[in-house]
Amino acid sequence: MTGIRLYNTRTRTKEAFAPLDPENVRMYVCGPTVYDRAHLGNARPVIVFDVLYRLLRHVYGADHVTYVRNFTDVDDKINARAAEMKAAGDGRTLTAIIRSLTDETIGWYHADMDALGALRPTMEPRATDWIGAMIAMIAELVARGHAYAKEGHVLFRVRSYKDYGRLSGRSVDDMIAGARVEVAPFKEDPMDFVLWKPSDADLPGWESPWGRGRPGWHIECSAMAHELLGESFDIHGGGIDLQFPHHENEIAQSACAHPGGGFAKVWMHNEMLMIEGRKMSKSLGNFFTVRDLLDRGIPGEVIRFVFLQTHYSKPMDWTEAKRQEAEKRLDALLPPLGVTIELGVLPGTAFDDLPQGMQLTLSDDMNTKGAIDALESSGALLIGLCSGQVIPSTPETIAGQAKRFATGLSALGFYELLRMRRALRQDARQLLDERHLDFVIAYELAKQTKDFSKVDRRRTQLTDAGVEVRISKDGIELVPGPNFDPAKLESLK
RNA sequence: GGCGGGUUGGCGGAGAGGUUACGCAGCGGAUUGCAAAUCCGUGAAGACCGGUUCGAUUCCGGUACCCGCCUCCA
Repeated sequence: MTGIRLYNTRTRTKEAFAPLDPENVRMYVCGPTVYDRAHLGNARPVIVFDVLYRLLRHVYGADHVTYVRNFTDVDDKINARAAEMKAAGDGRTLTAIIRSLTDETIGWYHADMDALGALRPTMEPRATDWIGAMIAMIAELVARGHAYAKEGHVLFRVRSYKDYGRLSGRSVDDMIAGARVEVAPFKEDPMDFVLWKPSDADLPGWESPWGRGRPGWHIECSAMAHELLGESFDIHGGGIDLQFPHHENEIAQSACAHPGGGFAKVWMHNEMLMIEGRKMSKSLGNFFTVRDLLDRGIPGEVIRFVFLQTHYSKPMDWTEAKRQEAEKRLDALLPPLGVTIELGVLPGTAFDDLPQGMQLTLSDDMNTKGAIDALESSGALLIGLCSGQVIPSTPETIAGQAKRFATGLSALGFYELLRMRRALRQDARQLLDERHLDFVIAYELAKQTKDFSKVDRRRTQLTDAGVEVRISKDGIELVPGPNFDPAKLESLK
């Protein structure tokens, strides 16, 4: 079996991945703060680590991988949003507003990420369900001298952890030199960060040894990872922007609270997303959510395909040209998918069920771009075998090749999405059947009268509705294209 | 200012110290009432300067430019 190699931000090298316990491979990924719809950038870690999750399941078995991704449902942005709603006349208590706001946002998040074909993680803890664990961890840090309480706050004493800054490659002194933050008077040292902060009556709060308050952001992930995955686990993932300070602080908290544990062995960071060459931001007017794209008729598989075309460690640019290319290349995967369906072949679960090229590329630090290329080759080979144009060099049966291809689709998260895409196309074909006869008659007539104006007009209408009109000596075909619009078709009469 | 990442053909984007990446687009041909689609074929690259080497797009150094983080943004 080919071993997986992953780039570890902590060591800055590509390493052979060896799980602490192959019976239970454990991964933690920082999830969203649930105050609004997920924007397109939020989708990147979801898709990247979904592919890793699928790969690990193939290698170690679906029941031997634990994937935890949290929901941060206590946060000042959420509080601010809730306060806005209350000010706007919402009669409920602040706590009730916050709860329904975060419930609703989590529902949106699930719907949007499902549409991108991401598997749900094994566990999705909500921060507010683990406040007790956070308080216990903070108390442990205070007891060990790594944290101190002052004016209702509890702060982490950064100078007490000698390895602080190792993950992000910064020294504490450099950071202070470049710091632009004004220092709160209750801090012993400018670098110290908040573990717990006081809440007044208007804010959500929990009773603690330091008074009523709420947790700081960083402690959430440390506490939940510890509770659900233990003192040591295999992989910790997230966006590169979280490397500092969030992940640095997580490491400091966890290492100091549990000196015996190693916390995460491998740190993985996905690079950022850009839109048409520029950073996505509200001020540039190029900010949009996953739902915006889906509503514009760009299906999840297209978004996924575009994302996987770029290695996770590189900045990724979302462009219209890539979207169109993705539509086209996904359509080319439908015929081989059709073969697997007609043969009744389903994706396999073993790593060896994957096409050879995908085994190599995916194992090599998740080269999803190379894996897509290998998937396309696999599909082309399947079609070649079916048509008899390719003579298998090995005694591989068509069914065997079909299984490889189906497994490949599944490993990249395309299998279910493309089945739906195919079904939509078939529905569309049925819609087109009646048009088809009309068109054939008009065409035959035109050939005799040499008056093609009517046919041309009809063809233009069909094309506008997203239908490809294919005329060849074998006959006439009406095929729904990527921009197929059934409503527009209906309106033609 | 500090730290980190990047720069490959029109676009996207890999691997490998010396042999065709690949995909999309383009171009040529077949086909066609004209197109589209399809099939066949095809040109095109490695930011800049220097070093190592018989030989570098691939290794090393420098320069330029781009991007991110240093502000509880994935």
